[in-house]
Amino acid sequence: MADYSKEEIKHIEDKWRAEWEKRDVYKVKNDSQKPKYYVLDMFPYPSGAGLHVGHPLGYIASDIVSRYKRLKGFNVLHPMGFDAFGLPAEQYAIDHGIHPAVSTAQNIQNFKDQLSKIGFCYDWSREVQTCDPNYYKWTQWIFLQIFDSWYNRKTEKAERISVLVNVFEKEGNANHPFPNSKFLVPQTSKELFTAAEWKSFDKKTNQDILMQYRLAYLAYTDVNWCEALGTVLANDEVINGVSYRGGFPVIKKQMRQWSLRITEYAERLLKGLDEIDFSDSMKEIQRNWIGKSMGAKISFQVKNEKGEVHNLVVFTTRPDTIFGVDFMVIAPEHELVKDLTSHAQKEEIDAYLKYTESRSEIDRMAEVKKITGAFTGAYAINPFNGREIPVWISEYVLVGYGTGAIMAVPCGDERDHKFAKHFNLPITNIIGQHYNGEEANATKDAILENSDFLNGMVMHQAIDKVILKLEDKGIGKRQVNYKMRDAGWSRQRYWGEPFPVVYREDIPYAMDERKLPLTLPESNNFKSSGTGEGPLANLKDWVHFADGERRDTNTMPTHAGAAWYFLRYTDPHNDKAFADKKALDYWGQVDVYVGGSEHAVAHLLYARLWVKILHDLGFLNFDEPFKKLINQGKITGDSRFVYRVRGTNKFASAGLREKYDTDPLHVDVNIVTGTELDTEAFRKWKPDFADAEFILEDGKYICGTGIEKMSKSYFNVVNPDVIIENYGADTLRMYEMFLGPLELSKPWNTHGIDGVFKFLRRFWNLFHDNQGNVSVSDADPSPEELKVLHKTLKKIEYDIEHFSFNTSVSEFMICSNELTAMKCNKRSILEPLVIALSPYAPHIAEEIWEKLGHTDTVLNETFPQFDEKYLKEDSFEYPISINGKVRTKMNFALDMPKEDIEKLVLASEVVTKWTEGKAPKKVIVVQGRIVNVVM
RNA sequence: GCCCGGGUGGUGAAAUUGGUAGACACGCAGGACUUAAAAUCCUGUAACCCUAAAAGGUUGUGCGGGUUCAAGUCCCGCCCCGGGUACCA
Repeated sequence: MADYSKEEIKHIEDKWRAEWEKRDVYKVKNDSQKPKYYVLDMFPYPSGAGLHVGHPLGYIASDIVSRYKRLKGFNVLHPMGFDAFGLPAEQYAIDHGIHPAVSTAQNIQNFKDQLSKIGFCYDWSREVQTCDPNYYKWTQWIFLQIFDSWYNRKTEKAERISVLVNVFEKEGNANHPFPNSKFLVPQTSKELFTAAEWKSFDKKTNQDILMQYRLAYLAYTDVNWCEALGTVLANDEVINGVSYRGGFPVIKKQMRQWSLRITEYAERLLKGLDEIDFSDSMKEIQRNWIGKSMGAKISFQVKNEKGEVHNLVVFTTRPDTIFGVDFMVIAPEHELVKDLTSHAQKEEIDAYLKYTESRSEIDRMAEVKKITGAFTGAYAINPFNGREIPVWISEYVLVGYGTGAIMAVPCGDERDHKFAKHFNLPITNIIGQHYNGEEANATKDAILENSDFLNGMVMHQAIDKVILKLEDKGIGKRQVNYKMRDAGWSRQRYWGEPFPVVYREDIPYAMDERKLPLTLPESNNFKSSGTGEGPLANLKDWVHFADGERRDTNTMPTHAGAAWYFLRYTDPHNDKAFADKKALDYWGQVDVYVGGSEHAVAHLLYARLWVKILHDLGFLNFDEPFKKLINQGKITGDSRFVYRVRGTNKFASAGLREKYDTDPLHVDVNIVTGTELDTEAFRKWKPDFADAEFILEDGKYICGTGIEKMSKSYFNVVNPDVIIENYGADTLRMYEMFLGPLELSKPWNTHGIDGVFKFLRRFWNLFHDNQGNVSVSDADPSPEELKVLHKTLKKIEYDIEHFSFNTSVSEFMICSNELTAMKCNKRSILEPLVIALSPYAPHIAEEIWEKLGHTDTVLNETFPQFDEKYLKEDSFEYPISINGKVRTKMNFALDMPKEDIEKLVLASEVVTKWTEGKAPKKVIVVQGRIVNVVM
């Protein structure tokens, strides 16, 4: 007697997990005649908190796809690993004295235990851990390849530094000027150097120049320094001027840092988006982050009071507004500020500079609306009409973007307009009625006025005309700008990959590749030195390991290990290369990548960048890592609150709390049923509450509710182990899919889980008689049964191919309801359904499969192909509408000609009643099986 | 502010892309079995009107217009919610 009971489920699931492991069924080979399919999950950071029900959502979806594709005849790569370097482990070490390596290993084990209970088909033999020296050896190796590369703008790809050196020796840098146009050759202070000069420079100068081209480079840069964390943060780790973790203040600080020259790839990263299947919002986020804008660079002559003439270059997207320029604004940090400031204005400018220097990043962000600035005393000349334009400085112009200077057009730009109003500067109107004198209007559709040779032109047409004229006169040119900055790649942390470089006379050289990995030295001192150097600086012997040689004290960010892990899975044990070329060619791009949208900018951009570089250098034959990306939604927590009357140990029920002065407290969701608190369990929950008293409503204590992030500190975490304990992994898997569309964020609740569980039991019962014995019939199926089967198969296939898992769960339910009603126990109907169900509920499927007499696992079956012929019907019930409203239904043979249907419809009593005998204007019959009579 | 995405019963949600809106599930109500409860099964369940009941009717996919024989789906204008981003010239 085998009922689908709690005990039986546990037995089945344990049995099959052991069986899968014993038979090694998930091991994937790199050589196969089958077509490949690569399904990837974003590997998790193994946090100490373990898995909650939100984590498996994406993993379940990818597991279903993997199993389905396997049944469809693909060789499926579906690996898992751990993003194991990172700050939390280091913080934990500082707080608890446990080495990151130890806590990380424990956490990983805990994650694997939890994951294994859900029945995923991972090939664990391919597991990678980014903190494993055998893995980060290759992270360091790839970093060295990037260090040894530059971006050739002519060929639009990365090339080796040796190629660049050859070029310099032959022709200097005339054809390949510095990527950062602000950099000047140290000895000559010019932008260009000749071959002869290159050869005459000393070694340090040569290296300094090459550093300006390397794709991984060292430079003094403004970094986000967080005093509290003692480390530098990436732009995307800073939110509104405070750290992403902890919310500590962040200020700008100059440090010598490694960066990746991702800006060189801005255009390719942008274009690549067109070829890959990411959601619109994901692409949009990346596009915004890259922030391309097209316009022109325009050079203005500026005269200071001494009569010296300087060139002030601005970037604008609106060269058409050139005659509306009423003033210029340059950033306070702009190099010309000193030269332009007149004697009379010096005091004011100095005061303003002092003010801006004193302002932290947070102040600036907090007071974006505040208008400040100072006049330099110098005037620029409009190159087209010679008009004199005052030059101001203001912090609303940023040094880091464009040229750090703008031409201000108050009638067309909101910020310029406010600035002009605030300082009482005259405003030239070039857009006629479009400008109302009150606010700027950024339209491109106005007809230009007061604009010399542009008068009468529509603005968006004038843009090109001005650029051509600027280029003609040699005072400007077409220019593209990107918001994206190079990626800071140094972290002042211990628990990360050390940089595989050696400094001699302060010049970094790549380590000998044969000596990799440069292992992370043993240490128990994880505190940063506080000067900006990380914990590795404390290890003097390691840093100064030889005379005149020094190591880098920084480590790489976690993005480094994550930027290529999907490549390693193809050949994870290779010690000769990061992966064998044949394996890389075979597996190629990731076909489906499932993960959270919070990685939209950082991880996904860096992974795309590394793949593009490796592609350019000849290691990969594809230059986008992920063909398709699915962002699963977040599962949020559904928190419960109790209301403590202030100063007492009394708790008021939610409906009564208004009557008292109360403070809400989070209460463990596990001792609340719905919204009703288990008061006894509450008293036992924490010693503080042992003698709690309750003010009840209707004899119950009702809790308040709130949707929040799932977090230990909110006591709203639901552990999947608990669900598995009560319902089994198959129910958990199907329920998480049933909750709603994968991409949607939703609060966790178990309201509907019984429905899913009941379905599995009913499905189980289809194969069993009322004594619980397996009982299937070998009789031939009826047309109705065949129709149910093939309808379901068709729908399930469509749903999985479209990542619409919630609807397939419904489809299984409908199918099982219909078969139950038909009392169908035919083997020929039920067997294909077991195979189709196996991606969703693998344990129960295996068990039934075995009971049906099969010795091989269901994994080696083929997904049953539906056949349209069983879905065909002889006749169909057409809804008949009159003027668009359905009034009746009629049956027609499928092959009946339209004209006959029309005749029959018009003859019908219901129709004549509605038409009152009048002739209709027309009758519409379409294949959508719709008949509409139009009166 | 700007850029995306969305708004459908008491709830989670379907709707094969312009063709019977609300599938499926939860919840709720009623019933069967039971001494009783739990479990299980069956029936009903958008709102309103009419009806003893059946049948029937009207209104309904955030709001207001429009296109169409036909609109949750397409177009125009608003309102609200979620996400991204923000002196980026």
